[in-house]
Amino acid sequence: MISKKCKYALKALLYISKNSGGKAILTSSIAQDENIPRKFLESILRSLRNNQILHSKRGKEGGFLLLRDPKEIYIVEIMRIMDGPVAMLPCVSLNYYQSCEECDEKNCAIKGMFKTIRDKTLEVLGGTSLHDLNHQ
Amino acid sequence: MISKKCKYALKALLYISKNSGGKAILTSSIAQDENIPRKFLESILRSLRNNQILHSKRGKEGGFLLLRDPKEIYIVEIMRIMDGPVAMLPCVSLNYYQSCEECDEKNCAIKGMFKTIRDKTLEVLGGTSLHDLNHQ
DNA sequence: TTAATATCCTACTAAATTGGTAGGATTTAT
DNA sequence: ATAAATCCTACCAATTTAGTAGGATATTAA
Repeated sequence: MISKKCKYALKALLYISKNSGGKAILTSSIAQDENIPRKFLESILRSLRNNQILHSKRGKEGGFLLLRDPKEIYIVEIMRIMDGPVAMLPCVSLNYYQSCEECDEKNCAIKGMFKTIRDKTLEVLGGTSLHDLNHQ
Repeated sequence: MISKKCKYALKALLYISKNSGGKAILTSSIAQDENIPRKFLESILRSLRNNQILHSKRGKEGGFLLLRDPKEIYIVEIMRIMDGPVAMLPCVSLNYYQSCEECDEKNCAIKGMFKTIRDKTLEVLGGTSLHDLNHQ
C-alpha cells in the first residue's frame, strides 16, 4: 500500500499540472477540490519543493508551480520521495538497498521473485508521467 | 515492503517444504536454521495453521506439516494471510477492497495505473508456488 | 506603508502498526 | 509420570502514519 501522503502528493501534482498553465496554484484550492486536509497538504507540497519537483512563490499571488514539463515527471520519482523504496524487500531495492541481516543473501530463495516484481512495477511507475495520467 | 512477519512466514514454509518429507518440523529447528526469533515464529506458524496452510501436532514428536502439496501453495496466499492486500491502493484491491472516501472513484486518474501494477504483481505471486521457489 | 494573503517552519499529538517478549496452560509420546 | 512440544493471552517499546496548532516570514496591491 502507498501512504495517504503519497496519494495526496500524486493528486496534488496532477491538479497543478492540469490547472496551472503558467500560473501558481494555491494550496487551498487543491485542498478544497481534492478533499485533502490543508495543513497536511502544505507539508507535502513543501517536501515536493525541497525535492525539486515544485517551485513555490510566497506572499500574495503566491502558490506552487511544477519545475519541469509534466511529460518529464515520472510517478516513480514522486513515490520514492514520499514513501521511499518501491521494492518489497530491502535487499532488492535499487534506491534504498539494505541487507537482510538474518539471511544469506546469495542463497535467498525469495529474492529473485521479488526482483521480478520490482522490475515489472518499475516499468509501469517509471514509464508513466503526470502528463500521461492527465491525458489517458 | 512486506513485513518481517511475512518474510519469516515464507522462509518457514520453504523450510518445512524442503525438510519435511512427511515428518513434522519443529518451530525451534526453523527458528535456529533461519535465524527467526522463536516465540515470534511460533505465533506466525499458528496463524498459518489457523488459515489452513499448516497442520500442527502437539506434544512430544509434534511440529508442523504442510496441509497441501507445495506445488499448490502459492505465494500470494501466504502474503495475503500475513500482510493483507497486495494492491497499492485500497480501491484497487481484489481481496481487501475499500473505497477511497475522499476521491471520486469513477474519475480517479491514478487507479488504472495501480490496477496494472496489481495485475502484473499478481501474475508473479499467483504463479509461483513453494515448490517453484525451492527448485529454481 | 499597511493590510491582506500566501508559504514556511517547528513542535506536538493520537492512533495504528510492527516486531517482538513473557509466562504459563495444554497435549502427547514414551 | 515426565519430557517435549504446541497453544494461548497478555503485554511492550519503537516506529510510522496521518494529521493539527500556532505563529514567523515574505510578497503584492491598495
